[in-house]
Amino acid sequence: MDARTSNATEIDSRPTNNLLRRLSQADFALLAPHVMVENATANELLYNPGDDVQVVHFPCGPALATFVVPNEDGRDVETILVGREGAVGGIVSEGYLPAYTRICVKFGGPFARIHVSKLEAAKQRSPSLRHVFARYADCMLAQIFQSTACNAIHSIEQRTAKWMLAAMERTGDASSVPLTHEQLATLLGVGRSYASRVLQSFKAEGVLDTRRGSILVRNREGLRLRACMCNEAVKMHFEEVLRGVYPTEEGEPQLGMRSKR
Amino acid sequence: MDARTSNATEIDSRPTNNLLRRLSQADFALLAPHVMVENATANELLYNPGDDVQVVHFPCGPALATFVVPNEDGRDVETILVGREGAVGGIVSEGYLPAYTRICVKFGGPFARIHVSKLEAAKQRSPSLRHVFARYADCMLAQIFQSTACNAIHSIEQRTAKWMLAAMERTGDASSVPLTHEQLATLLGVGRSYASRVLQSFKAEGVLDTRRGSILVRNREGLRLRACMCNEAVKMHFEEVLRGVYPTEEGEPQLGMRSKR
DNA sequence: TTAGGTCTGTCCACTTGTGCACACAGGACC
DNA sequence: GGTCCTGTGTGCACAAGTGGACAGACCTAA
Repeated sequence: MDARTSNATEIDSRPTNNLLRRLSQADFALLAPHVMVENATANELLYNPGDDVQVVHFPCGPALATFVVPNEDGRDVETILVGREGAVGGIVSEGYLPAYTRICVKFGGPFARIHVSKLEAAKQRSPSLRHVFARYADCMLAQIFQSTACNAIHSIEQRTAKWMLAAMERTGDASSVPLTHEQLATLLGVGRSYASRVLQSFKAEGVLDTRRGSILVRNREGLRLRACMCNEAVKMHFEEVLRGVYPTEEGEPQLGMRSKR
Repeated sequence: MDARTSNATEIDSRPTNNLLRRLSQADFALLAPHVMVENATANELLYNPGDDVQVVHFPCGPALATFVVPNEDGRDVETILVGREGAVGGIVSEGYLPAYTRICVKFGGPFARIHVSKLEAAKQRSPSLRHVFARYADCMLAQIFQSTACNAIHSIEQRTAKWMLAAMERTGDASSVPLTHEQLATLLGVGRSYASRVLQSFKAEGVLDTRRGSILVRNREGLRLRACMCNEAVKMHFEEVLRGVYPTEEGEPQLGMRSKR
C-alpha cells in the first residue's frame, strides 16, 4: 500500500526469501551482484556429507530444504526444515568445510544462490550484514536443539502434526503436502505402517485427508491441537532475534526493516 | 619432549581446554589478558533461556557442560555434552542474544571464561582465530545434528552406552560416572524404571557396575559394542575440521599446532 | 482398456518403553 | 546404634512403535 516509495520496484525484485528481504538496502546491494536465482526440483541434493561447502542456498517462495543425517544402517533421518525464512550451506561454518549432513530439496522451487566467498567478503565490509547472519545462525541452532528434544520425548502423532504445520507455514500452501506415507515415515524415522495408522486416525477425526501421494489438511486448528509446541518455541526465538523473518499465517514480513514510515 | 622451547612454560600454563590450546601463540595472546579461570560445581547453571549471553565458558580438565532444552511440561531434555574439546555461550550467535537453552554444569571443574566482546574483538583482529571458532561452531552443529538423529532412531540401551562413553572420553576419568539412575533417565528423556533396567542388564553382562549415586564402567569395549556409532561419526568430523581437539583415549592433542618441527 | 507398478489400509505377533507401586538397601546425621 | 531420607531393584499392566505380510486401490503408460 505504500508501494509508491521510489525504490519499491528494486525492493520487490528481491528474491522472496525473508532473510534477504530483511537486509538493509545497502547490505543487499553488497550481495546483489553475486546472487543468482535458479530452480531446484524435489529430491535434488544440494550437499552430500563430505562435500566442500561453497555455495549458500536461500529457498524462495514455496521451496523447502531439509538436513538429512545419514546413518550407517541406511536409516537416514531428516532433521530440520528450512524454507524462505532462512538459508542452507555454510551458515554456521562460514564455508569451505566438509558438509556433515546431506542437504536435500524437499519441495521444489526457486533458490537464490551466492558463493560463500562473496558472502564472507560482504560480511567483512558490513558488520550489520554479519550480524543478521549470526542471528539467523543462532535461530537455526535453536531449531536443531528443539528437534533433538522433540525426537527424545514427543510421540509420533505429535511430531507428524508438527511437521505438517511447519511445512505448510513455510510453503504458504493452504492445504496440500505432496508426500507419500513412506516418505513421511522415513522423514520422521519411524515405520511406514505406524505412520499410516497415525494418518488414518487423523483422517478419522477429520483433521486431514489422504490422496495417493499427498496429504490434504482439512483442519489446521485440529492439527495444532495434536502437535507439540516445538514449532511455537522456535518461532518465538525467531521473533525475538529476527523479528518478522519466520513465515506466519498472518502474512510475510513487510519490507523496509526500519519500522519508521 | 621438546618442552625446552623457550616458551614452554607460557604454553603449559594455558587452561587445559583443547580449543584454547589449539590456538597459535599470537592468537592466544590476544585472548590471554581477558581470560579468567574459575571453578564451577555440578548443577550450576551457566545460562537460562532468555539470558543475555555475554560470557564464553571453556570447560577445562574434567569439567563438563550440557545444553538442556526446557519443555513446557517440565520434561527437560539434555542434548549435547561439551567438555574440554569446546566451549559454550555465544559460539554460534557471537553473543548478545537471548540464550535458547539452559546451559548446565554436569561435572564440576575449572572453566576458563572470556567476555564475548573481547573474543569478538580478537576475531576482528585475527582471521585465523575467527577461523578456529567457526570450525568449532561447525563441529558443535554436527554434534547436535547427530543427537537429533540418534534420539529419533537409536534405542535407550544404545544411547545409554553412548552417553557413558562420551562422558568418560571428556572427563578422562577411567571408570566412574557420578550419576543416579534418576539423573541418567532424565538426561536421556526416558522413564527411571526403564533406565534402571538397562543398567541392570549391562551389569548382568559385566559391562558396568552400580553404586549408590554413581556408575562404574568395568568393560569399556563392551560398552562400545552396545553403543550406537554417533560418537564416532562426530569424532571423525572433529578430526577432519579441528584435528586433535576432540579428546581421545590415546591422549590429548599436543601443543604446537603447526606440525613443522 | 488392460496391464503393471506403486501406494495405501489393515492385520498380527512382537519388542520397546511407560508409569506406578512397593520393598528394601546404603549412607548421613543425630 | 537407631532414624530417616534418598536411591535402587523389580513386578505388573499398559501404551507406543516395529516389521513383515498381503489384498486392494489408484495411476500411468502402452
